[in-house]
Amino acid sequence: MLSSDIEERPDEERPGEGHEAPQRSAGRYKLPRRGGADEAGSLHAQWRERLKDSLNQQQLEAVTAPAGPVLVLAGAGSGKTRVITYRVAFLVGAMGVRPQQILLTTFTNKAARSMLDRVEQVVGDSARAVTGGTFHHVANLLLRRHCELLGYDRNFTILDDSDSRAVMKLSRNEVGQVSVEKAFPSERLLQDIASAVVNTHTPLDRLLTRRYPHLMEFHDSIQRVLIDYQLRKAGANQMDYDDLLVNLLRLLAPELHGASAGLLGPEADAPLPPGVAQRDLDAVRREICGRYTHILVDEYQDVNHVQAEIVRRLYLGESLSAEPSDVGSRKSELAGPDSTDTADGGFVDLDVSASGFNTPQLSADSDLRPPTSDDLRLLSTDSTRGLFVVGDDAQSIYSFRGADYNNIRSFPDRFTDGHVFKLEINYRSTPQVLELANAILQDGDPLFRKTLRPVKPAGAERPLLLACRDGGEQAEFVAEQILSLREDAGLKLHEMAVLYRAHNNRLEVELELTKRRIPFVVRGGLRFFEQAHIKDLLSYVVVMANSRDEIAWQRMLGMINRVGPKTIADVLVKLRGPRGRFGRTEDDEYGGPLGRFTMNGVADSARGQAKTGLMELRDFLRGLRDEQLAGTLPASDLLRRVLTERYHAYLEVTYDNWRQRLEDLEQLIVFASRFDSLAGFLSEIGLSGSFTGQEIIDSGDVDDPEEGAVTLSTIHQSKGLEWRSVFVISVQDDVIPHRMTRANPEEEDEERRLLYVAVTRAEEMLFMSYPQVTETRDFQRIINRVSRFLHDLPGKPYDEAVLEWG
DNA sequence: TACCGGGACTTTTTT
DNA sequence: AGTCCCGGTA
Repeated sequence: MLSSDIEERPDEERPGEGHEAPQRSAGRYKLPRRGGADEAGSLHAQWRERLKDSLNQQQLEAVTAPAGPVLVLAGAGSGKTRVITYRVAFLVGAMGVRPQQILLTTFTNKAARSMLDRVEQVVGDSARAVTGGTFHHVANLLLRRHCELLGYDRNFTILDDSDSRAVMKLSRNEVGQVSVEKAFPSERLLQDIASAVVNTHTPLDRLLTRRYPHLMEFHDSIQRVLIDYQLRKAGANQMDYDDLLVNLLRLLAPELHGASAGLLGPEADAPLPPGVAQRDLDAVRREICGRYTHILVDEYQDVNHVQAEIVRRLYLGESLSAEPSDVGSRKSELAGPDSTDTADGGFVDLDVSASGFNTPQLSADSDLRPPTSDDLRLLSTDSTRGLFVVGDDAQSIYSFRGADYNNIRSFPDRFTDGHVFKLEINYRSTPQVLELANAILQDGDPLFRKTLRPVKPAGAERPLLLACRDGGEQAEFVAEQILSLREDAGLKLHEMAVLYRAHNNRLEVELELTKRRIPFVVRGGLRFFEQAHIKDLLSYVVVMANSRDEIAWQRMLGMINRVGPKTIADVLVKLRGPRGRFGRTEDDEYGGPLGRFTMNGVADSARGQAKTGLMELRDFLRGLRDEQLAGTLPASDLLRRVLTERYHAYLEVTYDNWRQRLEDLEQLIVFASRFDSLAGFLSEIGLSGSFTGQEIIDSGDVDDPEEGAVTLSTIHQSKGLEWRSVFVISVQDDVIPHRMTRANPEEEDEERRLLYVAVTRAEEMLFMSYPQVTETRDFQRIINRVSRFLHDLPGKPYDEAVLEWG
């Protein structure tokens, strides 16, 4: 069996090692280049031989590339997943890398899971020790261990989009009294700004000038709001999605002290907690980098600045020196346009020895184990490190959240000792589909042009563009066509998908499918965990887990009759520790906000009905807390108690569709029962990419037996997926490219790539359609034109038709 | 004074 | 489905 081979394989036989030691010099890591030919007889060669059956030549070269930096430019449908999967298998099987040394980041958790399942089939059970998931997942994992060094409690809560908007609202109100009357940016916009500052590593003034010039007059107030937002989250022991990334980077980059990476000025960046020294951070950094010696990144074109820097630090981490601690503040001040590119940024050699390697104790419930003696040996004797990134700049579609395709473009310059491989053979689609896809790119920015070469035989038809009368007719067409594909062409429902630019494009199709009883699953839209009743129930549990979470308190208190914003504010003030903000739990003699609330003097200070309600809540929480302190109550039991003893009654009187919602809550409890720690459950929820309760329960492994269901998805969500037959609906101007991008050519070109992504999802059949007329809310009729991306494509690589019923 | 219910408006894409 | 604003009510 192969996996036992690996375990027993002595290190000195690892190919390419021992003959010629890798060389380090300032900032460069050189590795002797190895081909496959002179390796006859080695494990490496055996694996090459073995992989030949499963991979084409290009793929094989990429998979069996030497360690060090590797970039695989993989066109749509060219076997990217395959390559990354086999690379993991190859690292473990042929290069003797221990699975726990491998870190695999993918765009969704589902992708990571399915890749690792496949690796497991090739390599054996040991593959389970690979750490895999989204950047946010990995960050969460590492921060649960180490966040105390950054001033957080381990039970920090993760703010989802709506939570962080709620926090932003508080900050906005706090600061905004003066400016609110004017057209001061909404919470929503402020969120976007805060996120862009961090993810593109751009100082506020520069960001405003470039992207929101009309907001320049509010610069100072915005800055104050953002600083308040930053401090408020930290005070409440919360991290939003960006904080997860930035704080992970702080663990890896000793010179970045603040949670805003210095971008909002020293005010926003709390100093390290007392007692934490630079060398503690250094130790953690070395531990993390020592553990993960091989980093694999999927969809690299969609990483943002912070993620790219995380990747770089992980890969080079231990060869970066610990810079003197005062450098941080100096760097922060300098942080400007030019500091975004730190690729060559002055790191010097560090003596990589295991001596002085400080290993904090890790608990066993985590994926993270303390480095074993083997890990340490590897660190000292085996300096082979790997960075394997895979992506396609033609499919970069996430710049709105800070992704920057320049990261993939500049990879060869950043890592000059690396290798680049290109995969251009498309296995997915028919030549007709590819002809259209190529043409769409050909018409846009030359930098993104790609030519995919088909291997599939020609399909029966070219892609079809259908002009429908209106949205209703478009929906009818989709439904009818789905039925006829099922009956005449024998397609299963799960082999078809309907893709659209924005969620509201979906409604009519959804209606029509429902009417005809065609089963479908929706990806995207309202997230399961963001629905009111789910958040209501969770708020109790969040308060139990992190009683400093202001947002959860707000929500929980708000459910009490006759308690509104005013009463909530009063209570929250009383819950605060002596220092104004929600103090750290352990230095608070009252046991934090929860402790205060369960004592006399808080709940009973209100009057009237509010008082009664607050007292009831107090008694309930008292009981819950005592029980939780007595023995650890699993998350599911906790939820069950809240539901039966408290929330059920509220649910029934609040929502008319409470039956349905109750079912959701039951599902939630089932889901919760899979977790043994409350914190684990809550962070999974915060980070989950799953969208319906059912999907969460199934967690993707139950594929509907035969028929399945049609998939409805945004184009963004469809990335990386494929179907035999694909419908792209509402392909009119102002939808794709979206109206919002009209002013900005770069954004518009991203829309083009979005259409490219949509088209390349199709294996055999592609139907595009648009309504010729749409109605606005105020009954104005809009005449639509087909998307300019399709309008005058040279050679018209699709058939055009007007719908006729027959 | 604080809270509540009804009506208008919102949404580009996501971890 | 959620949020904001407004006028009515405890």
